[in-house]
Amino acid sequence: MPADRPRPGTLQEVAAAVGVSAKTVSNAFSRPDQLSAALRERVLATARRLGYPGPNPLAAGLRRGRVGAIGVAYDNGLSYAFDDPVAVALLAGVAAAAEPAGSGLLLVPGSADPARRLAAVSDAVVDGLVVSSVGDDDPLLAAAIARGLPLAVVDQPRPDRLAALGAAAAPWVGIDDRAAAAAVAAHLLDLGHRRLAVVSFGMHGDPIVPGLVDERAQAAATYAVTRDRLAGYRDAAERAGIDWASVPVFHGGDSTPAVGEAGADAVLATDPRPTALLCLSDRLAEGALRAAERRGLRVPGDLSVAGFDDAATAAGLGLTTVRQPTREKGRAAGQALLDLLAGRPAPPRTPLPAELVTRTSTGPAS
Amino acid sequence: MPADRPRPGTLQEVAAAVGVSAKTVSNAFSRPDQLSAALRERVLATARRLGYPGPNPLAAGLRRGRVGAIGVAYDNGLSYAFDDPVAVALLAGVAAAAEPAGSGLLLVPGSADPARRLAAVSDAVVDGLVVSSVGDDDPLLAAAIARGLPLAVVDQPRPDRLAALGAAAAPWVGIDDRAAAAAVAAHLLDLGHRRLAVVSFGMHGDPIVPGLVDERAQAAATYAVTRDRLAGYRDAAERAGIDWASVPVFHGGDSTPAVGEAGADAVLATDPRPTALLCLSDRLAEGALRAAERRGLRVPGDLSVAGFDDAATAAGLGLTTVRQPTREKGRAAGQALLDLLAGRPAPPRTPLPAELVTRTSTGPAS
DNA sequence: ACCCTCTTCTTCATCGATGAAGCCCGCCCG
DNA sequence: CGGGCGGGCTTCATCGATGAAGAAGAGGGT
Repeated sequence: MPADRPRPGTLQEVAAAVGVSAKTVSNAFSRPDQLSAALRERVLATARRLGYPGPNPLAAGLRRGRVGAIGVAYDNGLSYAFDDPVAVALLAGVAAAAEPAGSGLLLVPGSADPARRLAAVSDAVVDGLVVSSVGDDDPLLAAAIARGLPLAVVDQPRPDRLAALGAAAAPWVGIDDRAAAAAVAAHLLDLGHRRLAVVSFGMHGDPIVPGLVDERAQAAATYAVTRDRLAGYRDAAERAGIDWASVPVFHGGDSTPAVGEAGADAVLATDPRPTALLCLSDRLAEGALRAAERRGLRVPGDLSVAGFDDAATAAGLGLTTVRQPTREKGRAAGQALLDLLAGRPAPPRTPLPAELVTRTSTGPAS
Repeated sequence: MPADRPRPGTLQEVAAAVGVSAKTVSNAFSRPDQLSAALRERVLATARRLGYPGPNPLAAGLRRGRVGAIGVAYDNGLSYAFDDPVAVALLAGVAAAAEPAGSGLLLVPGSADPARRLAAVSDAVVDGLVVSSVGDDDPLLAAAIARGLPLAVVDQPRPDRLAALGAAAAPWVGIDDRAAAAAVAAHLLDLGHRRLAVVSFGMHGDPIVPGLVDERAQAAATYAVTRDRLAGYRDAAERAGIDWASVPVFHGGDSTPAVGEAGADAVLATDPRPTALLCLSDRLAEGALRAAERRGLRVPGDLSVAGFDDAATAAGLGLTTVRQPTREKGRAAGQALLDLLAGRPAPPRTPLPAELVTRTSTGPAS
């Protein structure tokens, strides 16, 4: 049997007990300046006596048109998010914006099933949504736009794509992934590497068959971040006179060490063997380092490995990577959304800075 | 100006356009078995054409009496929670329960101000609440109970306290803190240590003046976890014939390395100098290790340090600690709450297991 | 031919509050 | 002494949906 808890009682009941109108009781709780202090005290005392806990937030929210919470929808469900330090940092940032504003943070449940992802967004009781790392064609995006939910976007989809979907102008926060990726690749090329390989996380929201993918597939990625980073690597490679078609690109699923390890195995099995691995995230790079160790390859002597993000773990691993202000991205997106909701002008879409951080996992080509 | 987004439209508008009753449109979305497939298709098509995004979740929630989200209220605001790996693990656990159930997870904003904490709980739009590590007299607890919100509690308050507050029977998840603490202390005593000291995090929700605290203050802690762990240390100490009054107990605020460092400094300055430090968390222990290093004390040669939790970082630090299933605590609490909401019998309150993990930060007394 | 049961849709009441506007009265001012 | 003003409360309509119960017609059994 469902827990049969006592019904909390309503505004009208308190009103009847005090002998005033319901509106006055409402004001006693929400707008103290609208009634005399004496009456207010009388109302509150009666409410206490009756065990009335204050206006039902749901009903108030319906009437007011706002509920005091913003949502976060993340491409890869919650379970995954909490395992990835970069995702946690992003959430921490959003929370840092929401909390001082007194706003709750609703984590929208994810699912492998697009229909459930869509439903989760349709049913989310929020005033606005921070959308992070969502594929260009993800139905959850369409659902959010259809609801007319104010949005703030982190990383992807890109602003142009959002506009194409008919979304109202939404703040966007991210870095210049293409340029940043080009910078890491250039770093390796400068070190004399000629045989590069790439280990990438998901390019799209559909089920993924891990393996090497060709240029056409790369360009067709619906995940803009993936697409742009690959394009950045390519920019640098071609500037150095390298034929991109000769560069093995492994496409795995999630951004996890396990996928990174599998990806490294796959590209290291190609001939000629790459001397440098470009990984799209530090977690992938972590796995790649494991694969190298398992194969007895010294890093950076036999193999250079570069990551992306500068996650908390990167320094400990000596990982060369791109530092991006993950927490700040979350904070900025959260703040922009709250500004939007408050009718304050939302900040412009300035890409945040990213910088190459060289450590010991990369060195001269042998 | 507030973003003037288009109003999404209502059920009745769709109903009028199709020429059926509002209830039928409602059924088309929520109860497909209640109308013919043909009509349902017609309704959905019209809804699409009008840009109607489906029933307003807020209104539906009001009428139905449930909104499809559970809340998490945490003693120390969100910003802090995301910085503490143990808190993140707990959240990960709750999320792991909520997500497959399709339930959202609302993080209730915290605040140093009790009134705001209370308001945050009063205003939370949720079906139930997971309450974690909240002081016995925290107003947020009273607010949750007054609302009649179904609750699941992690760690504290203890079940007896909840009952005393008049809460309906609520599932409780935790470990036997007193026994676990006694086990670590016994470990150090077995190693021959006679001069113990304790570094503790908060004992109550009021503003804290860091410093040493006496037995009376210890027993008066409104944080049951703190109280019980201290009692456990004491149990072991007294069994070993040590006068508890001679054991310096430092009381800091948050469970952070900085507090741990300050606490270690404080207790190491007492005479005779302690040879073993009992820290109430691994994060505190982390700071204690830093303090030891700064003072040139070798661990465990000159000083043994023990933590609590077995956080992810503990193994790397070689920290002797108590392992408790943090993530599982979150999962169990989340699941118990969802069971409660679904009218399924909630599981009994079996304390989860905890075990001593000895590593290199503790050794024989010199 | 009659009664019963389903399916399919409708009507009615209700979930619990709040914005906008209005009314009444006392007070200040010219 | 009349008019304007603001404080303090009330009235009215409404936010957007869904549960419960019921009506109309279709089919099935006897």
